[in-house]
Amino acid sequence: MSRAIALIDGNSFYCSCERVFDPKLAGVPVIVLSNNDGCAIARTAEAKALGIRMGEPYFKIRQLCRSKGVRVFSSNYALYGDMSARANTVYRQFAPDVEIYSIDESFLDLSDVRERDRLALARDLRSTVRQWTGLPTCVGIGPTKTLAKLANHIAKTVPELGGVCDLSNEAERAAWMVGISVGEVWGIGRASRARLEAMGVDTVADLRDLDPRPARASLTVVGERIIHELRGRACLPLEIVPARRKGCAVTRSFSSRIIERTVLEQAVAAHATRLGEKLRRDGLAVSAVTVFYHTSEHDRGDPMRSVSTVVHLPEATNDSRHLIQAALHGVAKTWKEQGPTPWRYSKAGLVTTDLVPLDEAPRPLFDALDREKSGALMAAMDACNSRFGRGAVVPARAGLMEKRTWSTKFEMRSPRFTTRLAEVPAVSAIM
DNA sequence: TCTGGGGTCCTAGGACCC
DNA sequence: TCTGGGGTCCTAGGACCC
Repeated sequence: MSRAIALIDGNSFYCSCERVFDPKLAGVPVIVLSNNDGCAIARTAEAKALGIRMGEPYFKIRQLCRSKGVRVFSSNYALYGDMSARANTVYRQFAPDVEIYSIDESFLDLSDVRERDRLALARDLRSTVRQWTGLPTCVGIGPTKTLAKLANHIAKTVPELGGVCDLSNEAERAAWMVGISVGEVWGIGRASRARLEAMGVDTVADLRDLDPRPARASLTVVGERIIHELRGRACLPLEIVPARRKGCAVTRSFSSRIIERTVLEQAVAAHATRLGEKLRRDGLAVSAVTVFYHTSEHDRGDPMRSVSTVVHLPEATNDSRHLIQAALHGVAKTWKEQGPTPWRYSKAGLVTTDLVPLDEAPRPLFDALDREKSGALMAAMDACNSRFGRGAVVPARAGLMEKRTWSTKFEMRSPRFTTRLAEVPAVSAIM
């Protein structure tokens, strides 16, 4: 049986999640904004038709949104994450081997399904997901991940296909490739596209016909793999068990510029607390943390400053208290007293790259941390926050949630319909 | 005329993705 | 006034080693 991979993804995923809980949003333009209500990061077809581009700053389109009746939402990751998990449980009923690629995309292994049955299965999958979760999706099928991605692109852009496209057949594949721009290929971004077009490579078919080995010179080994994948030779395996993550970052823009050291300290302490939560969830630990903070590139004319410093910990840890200490130390050794024209900082964050499983991390011979105590305390804190909501219990240095004046804005956020009991939608019926 | 040859590890920067 | 966050992978170049 030939290899077959399906890529299923949610259409305008974040917007669709909002629509599930408000039928009035059907047929009207909807957008969802990035953190801090900064940019448009999800748009329905109606919003795209109004010319709203991906990543467009909200302040530039606010008037347009108002005059055209665009419904605008802040990001609601609790909702989107939960809806994503629900969709994946449906996918698994159709194909047990699923790679969750992103919050709105999954690869499914359909190799055991006969070629002539694949389209029917894809249609069934789509309508089941729609019925059980309310989410609209598209499905692309191909012998490699890159071709499944391409098929998904076709399913999304050619309405007559009804949201599904199977590129298992080589001749059909070739016919489509002639008409699609090379920039649509997964892994070909702006820079590679420009380089390819300069070489006279304009369509997907042109790219497929390049000699893979020499193409390495301009596209690196990544490009070489893409060409093989377009020819139907798989280079990218399906990753059903997620690989261990290599880095972890918590970075946020402030809701407004900050000048005071104490505020910056509270922010990095809060980021450190969040970092600890993420690390503990995965059983990982770090022995060094990069602390950074900087002014904004958009504040032209203001004094600029960008700080980044590495703080080493005595031993690998995921205890929030140790991470907070490290973060504060990072500020202490880089802070410069403010003068008459102060630096107005716009963003701060913590980045780590040397993740190790806590139970594999080496211990110091002397003065080792008491991991039992630390683990019990952190587990108790995590349990409280999981039961009563994030921020129910926080280290004092991180500040109470409602007192964090610097923290990210979400002024148009919908309720957490599916993950907070107090926010479950109420339904009334008239008999 | 004429540089030694490999290795590894680390970092910075670029590119790409969602 | 107002411009996101979090990942991965690859390459080049320097430091260092034998």
